[in-house]
Amino acid sequence: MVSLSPLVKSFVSHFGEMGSRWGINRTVGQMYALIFVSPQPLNADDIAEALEFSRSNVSMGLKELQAWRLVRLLHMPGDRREYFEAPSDAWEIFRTLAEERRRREIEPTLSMLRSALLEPPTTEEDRIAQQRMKGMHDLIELMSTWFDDVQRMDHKTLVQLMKMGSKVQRLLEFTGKMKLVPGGKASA
Amino acid sequence: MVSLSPLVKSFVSHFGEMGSRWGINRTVGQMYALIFVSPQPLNADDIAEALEFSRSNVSMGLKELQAWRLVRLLHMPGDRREYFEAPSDAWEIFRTLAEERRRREIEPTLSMLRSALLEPPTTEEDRIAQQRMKGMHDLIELMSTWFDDVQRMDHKTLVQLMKMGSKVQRLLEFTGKMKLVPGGKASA
DNA sequence: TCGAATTTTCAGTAAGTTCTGAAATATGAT
DNA sequence: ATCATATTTCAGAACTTACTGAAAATTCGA
Repeated sequence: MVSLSPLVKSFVSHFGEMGSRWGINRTVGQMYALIFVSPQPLNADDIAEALEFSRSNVSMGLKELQAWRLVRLLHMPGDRREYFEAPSDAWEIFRTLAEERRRREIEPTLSMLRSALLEPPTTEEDRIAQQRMKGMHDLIELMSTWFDDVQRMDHKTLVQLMKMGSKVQRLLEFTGKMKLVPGGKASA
Repeated sequence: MVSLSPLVKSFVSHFGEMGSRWGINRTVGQMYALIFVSPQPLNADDIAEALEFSRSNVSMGLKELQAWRLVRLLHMPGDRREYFEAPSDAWEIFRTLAEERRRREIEPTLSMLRSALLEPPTTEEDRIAQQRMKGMHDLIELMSTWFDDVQRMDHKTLVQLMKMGSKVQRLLEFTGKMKLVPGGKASA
């Protein structure tokens, strides 16, 4: 793979831009995109050559992608070099990203909020501030738990559920009214 | 509000850090946090003074927050200065953020992917690349539509649904089996 | 219309980050 | 152990982004 097809090129460069809007830097985003679309696992030299980055930049980037658990390290028989591949299933990628962001951003935010909420407010200003922080805390926690929960669901069902969209609401109203849920705590 | 309480200070500085992990810069994140917890609307001078930023930095930051629709501009009777406030309802904030990110990041990505998928693949490599892009496209689109849909749901129901978490699955299985859904396309 | 108050713009600088090449380190085959 | 191959580290250069102060523009009251 000495030179990239236009198709891959545009995908890679779009990902670079997108990466830089999130926490990930441009070149790391490009490296990931390249690994993602590549039919075979790639080694650091492949990547450096294809994207024309320095070998050391690739080394750093791969470290970061591993830290995000977005790529998997593997070895090819009879080859000492390290090869990398990315899961090709989009759901799996999404799940990994969500877990990492949760660990890095959500959890620290929740704990900051929790400790702020424990302080007894000394002024009216602080009381109001805490009230708003509480609202934020509760929403984040709700979403967090929900996400946890849903993540454990079977894939097919999840897709089915998402495709239903807001029709779930009707389902919920219906069963709620009828008290039909067998042995469940469905109606909150 | 000449000096910030420790409570507000830690909230503000945490938000600065978090902001910088997303696309938003540190000072803009802090400005937002300050406006969010403030009991009254604030003007640019209040913010510059409280956070010790230059007046012009505050002006730029407020522009950005307005572009994200995270703050609302308003006027106080008998005062020419512009005041800003943030919605205090966490759901509303979340919705706004999601909409903006959708517009800025998701939509462009979807359209890049769509046009990449229209190209007839010339090599086996491109064929495989497209296959993976398709998986990514479909997931993003599914989530996007779902989100759209769900956003339109009534608040209470949404919370109820989220609290149920994966228990919806049982509900779904049950009604699916019983063919109970009245006039709906619930069973995919 | 003028002028004070307020906000915005923008060029320059400061600060921060990314990237490189060279050197150091590690690994594994012989 | 030695050597060749592969990977990592790191200081500094290059680049990017953020921030400031000064000046310009806008707004509104008198």
